[in-house]
Amino acid sequence: MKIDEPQALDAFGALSQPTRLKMVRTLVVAGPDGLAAGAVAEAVGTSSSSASFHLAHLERAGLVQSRRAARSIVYSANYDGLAGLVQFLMQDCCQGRREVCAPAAQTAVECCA
Amino acid sequence: MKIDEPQALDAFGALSQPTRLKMVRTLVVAGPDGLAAGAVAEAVGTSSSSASFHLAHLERAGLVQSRRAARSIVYSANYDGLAGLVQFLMQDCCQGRREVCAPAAQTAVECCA
DNA sequence: TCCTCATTTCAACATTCAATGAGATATTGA
DNA sequence: TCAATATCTCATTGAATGTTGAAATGAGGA
Repeated sequence: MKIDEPQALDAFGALSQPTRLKMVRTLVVAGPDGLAAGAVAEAVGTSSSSASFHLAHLERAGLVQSRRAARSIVYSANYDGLAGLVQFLMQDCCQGRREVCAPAAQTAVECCA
Repeated sequence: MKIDEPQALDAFGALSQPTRLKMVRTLVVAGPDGLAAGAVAEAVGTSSSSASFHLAHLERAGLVQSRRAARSIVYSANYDGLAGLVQFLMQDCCQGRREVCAPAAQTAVECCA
């Protein structure tokens, strides 16, 4: 997924907050099935109100997505959006230079091999 | 360069501001020789005072570095720090999943080939 | 030394952001 | 329909952030 600058700014802002970074981590680990909002709140140790606020921020930034399941609203990581952010960062930083992309590519190979 | 969570939070915060993102772009394009603080300010269209504030933020976050050259202070992109941030994002998001790393690796290959 | 240029620092102000708690909304099951 | 559950929305408060202009610092040249 290709993202534009305003969305990248929003995504970076979303990841710059400890609670939200922890939420992304939690949801990435949880996998495509995701977790209900209440479960995310409990996992990161915050109130349901605060969790709702942060999850909305993350969804607006395109880093997570939500669906209703019975009474719960289930959030899951938006792998596509995360990949888009990595791509934005690398394309932005790699304009004619290998210094950034090369180590990044190395990491990608190592962790996905 | 491997970065820890507090530094990643700071780096994401640094990139979530339009002026600072533009500064990073400018300095990445400028290459290792960098640009004087005043030149960066002019390039992104802000005052010297505001530029100083944002450049300090970027340096604290490990995304740029500075050195004195005669009367000027020359800033340049910290490619190592930028690579570290990409790695943090991928390792954080790739825990057992290929969905993020695979497209990122593809980007790395394409843009650095 | 004195002057000038480049940059940083400081203080004041406006804006934005995060946490909290109360109330509203939506869904399910009795 | 009513009650219970899960989540969201809203208003308030305090903290953090960004902007501005003036003053201070530091280096180089006459």
